[in-house]
Amino acid sequence: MPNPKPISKQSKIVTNRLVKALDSKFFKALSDPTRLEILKQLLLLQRADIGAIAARCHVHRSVVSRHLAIMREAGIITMEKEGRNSFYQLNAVEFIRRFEEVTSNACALAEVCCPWACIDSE
Amino acid sequence: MPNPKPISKQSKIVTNRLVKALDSKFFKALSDPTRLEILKQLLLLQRADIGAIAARCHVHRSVVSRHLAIMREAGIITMEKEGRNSFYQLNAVEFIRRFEEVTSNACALAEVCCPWACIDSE
DNA sequence: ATACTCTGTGCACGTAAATGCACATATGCA
DNA sequence: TGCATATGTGCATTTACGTGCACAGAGTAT
Repeated sequence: MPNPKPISKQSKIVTNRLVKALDSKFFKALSDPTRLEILKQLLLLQRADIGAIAARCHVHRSVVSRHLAIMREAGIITMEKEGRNSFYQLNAVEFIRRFEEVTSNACALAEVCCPWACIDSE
Repeated sequence: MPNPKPISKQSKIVTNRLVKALDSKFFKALSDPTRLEILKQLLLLQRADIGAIAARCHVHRSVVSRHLAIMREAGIITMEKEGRNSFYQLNAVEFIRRFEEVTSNACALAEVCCPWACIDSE
């Protein structure tokens, strides 16, 4: 008896919305440990160029450059050129929007099966 | 001048919390298109075994089994054995908790630089 | 007991990704 | 102009990952 209760229309709608919010490319950009370490250093520095980040990681500058490009294409970070330097920083608006979208849709889906799963952000 | 403003204590605390919430293993489990498709079918079915999911995807049963194991180890789904069948379903509590953790910490971090980035979940 | 079903796992294969080096380009400084 | 620095990109290598097949183990039904 895999589905004891019939799936409601509202549940299907919310499910499809949640499914739509799950973007493999976005999560892939966050799936590599080295890339995540680079992002973490960037968060701690708030705003930094490749050299400053590479100095805190154990990988080549070119690797940092590539990882930053991947996260930039995924909409996670932004880049601004200043002279010969490229300064990167978190794209907070887009980053939060993506997570907020998944969270809210997952909460809406959970309301029909387990309302206690969704806690309000304080 | 990469950091024009000094970083506040509170900002550092929130940043470290956000950094801690970023788990590559969790995101890696959501990074593969096929794996996401399997998760989609599971969400639509609410609760299903491998055969039911494989019937809706274009991959081998063994592939579905592996992908479900990966998402299970990442805490995204749960499994219950009933006889010779293994029924899977979304671990809504853990799934929402992970996203909520990232969202709330990212919002707290954004409050110092771009308060408009964080919208309240409706 | 026998046959059937469901599941998970070695195994091999092919593809995608990460890494480091070298180099070209662009910018800034003397 | 000449030199140094920062960045990004081909290139080759290595590693990781996804996929399908075959098979073994567990469970069910006849």
